[in-house]
Amino acid sequence: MLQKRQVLADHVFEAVLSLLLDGEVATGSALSIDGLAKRFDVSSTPVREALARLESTGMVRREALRGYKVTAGPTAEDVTDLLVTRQVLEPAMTALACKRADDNFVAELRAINAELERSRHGGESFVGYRPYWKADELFHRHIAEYANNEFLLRAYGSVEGHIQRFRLLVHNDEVSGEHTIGEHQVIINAFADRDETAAKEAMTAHIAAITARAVDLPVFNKPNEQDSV
Amino acid sequence: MLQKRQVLADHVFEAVLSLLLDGEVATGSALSIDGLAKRFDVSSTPVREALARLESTGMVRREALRGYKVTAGPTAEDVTDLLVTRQVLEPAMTALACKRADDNFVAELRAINAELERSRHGGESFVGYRPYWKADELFHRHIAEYANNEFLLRAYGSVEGHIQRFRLLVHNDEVSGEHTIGEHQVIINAFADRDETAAKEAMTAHIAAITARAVDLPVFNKPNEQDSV
DNA sequence: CCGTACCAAATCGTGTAGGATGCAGGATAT
DNA sequence: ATATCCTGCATCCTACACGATTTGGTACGG
Repeated sequence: MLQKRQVLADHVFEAVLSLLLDGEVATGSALSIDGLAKRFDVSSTPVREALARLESTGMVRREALRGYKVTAGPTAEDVTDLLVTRQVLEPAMTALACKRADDNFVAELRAINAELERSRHGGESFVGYRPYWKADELFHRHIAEYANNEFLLRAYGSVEGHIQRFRLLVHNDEVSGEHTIGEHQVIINAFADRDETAAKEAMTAHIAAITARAVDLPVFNKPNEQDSV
Repeated sequence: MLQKRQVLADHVFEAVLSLLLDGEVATGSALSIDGLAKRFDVSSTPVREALARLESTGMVRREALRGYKVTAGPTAEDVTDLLVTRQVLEPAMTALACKRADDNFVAELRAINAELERSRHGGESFVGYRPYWKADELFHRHIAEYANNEFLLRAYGSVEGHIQRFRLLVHNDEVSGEHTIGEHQVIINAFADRDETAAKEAMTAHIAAITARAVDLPVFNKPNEQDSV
């Protein structure tokens, strides 16, 4: 029984989100309302509300009278489209964030990147990779929030879950981690210099580098058989 | 009752959304679950599901154990932030759409702009303005969809409701309508020429013009007293 | 006489339980 | 082999119970 003093629907939302983000449920599989209700020992109403919220994130899809299903794994085209979207949003937000950057903000970014470095060697295991994801996600989200634009943040948030799912595809990769940390460093340095143009270009370069590394992903090399009629 | 009806929650969602987009409920006012349930003659469950979905659009806000409220009317800062966001998203999507543009697409845009011209003289009344909004919204959405990027479209969709609410502030304005139609025409011509750069710049100019016209809005001139503790 | 703190009842959000409806898959008959 | 019916099951909705919040009134203190 989940008994923290908050609303049950919030906990179910978080719990299901963790299931999805940690890849503990197969893509495309059905999410039964009653099943989740029993799993978390609540009734169906909170589950229903949580799933309705999750639908807006695109992580699950709903068919009327047929229930919810986990969104199918991304195709090569999806990965490309997602990175194009990041290329549209994040450099713009980086430039805005740089306008407001102060020493404290730069210090926070350095701390996050240090955490990234520390957790990079977490390792071989799947769960050990989790702190690395979280740190990477936090780095980008911190900049997004600092841009101080409610609507840009909303737009970013609408694809943030998919970015996280993309990270699952990459798994642990020592080389990729090394590049990521270095690229982040360039961005941080631009923030430290209050150089808006440099910061924007550094973020653009970072995402371009992610894109370049993405072509090694399995979805780009294997013909994907997960498309069903 | 039409057989088209799928699930009650969908209808409640549409109904409440219309209430919000048509400005039939005051900004900041409370949305009672039971009240809406009685109003649409359903029970509370479909209403709750509809409101949970609406929350993700930002049109309503939820406080745990305190219910839902219509999001407060935009401040001057909100309007500025929203237009900055459009400036980030829409030119990029316009460029992508231009890559795929064919004669049929251009014809459809011309038809939408013709509808805009036709409904511009609808008039003085409030409801007569509705076809004008819908045509303007459709013009931008049509381009957004044609960009053929699921995630960019999702990001655009996450702020689309707010754009629509912004249109409510403008009310009917003959001069503004004339400018809008002309600016759309420039965009369409660029599409017809398959000139990606020109299309992108035309969209940028269009949103910049909207921004310039926005400074005449009441929220920029009156101290807004709608912020309550 | 006015302001403040406290208390009580109404109100509304939240969660549970149960029943009705519609979909999916398999068996049977043609 | 195709079509039809039937059974199991999950979704969807309603009705009710609980608990938290808010509000209006009252009493106390200044």
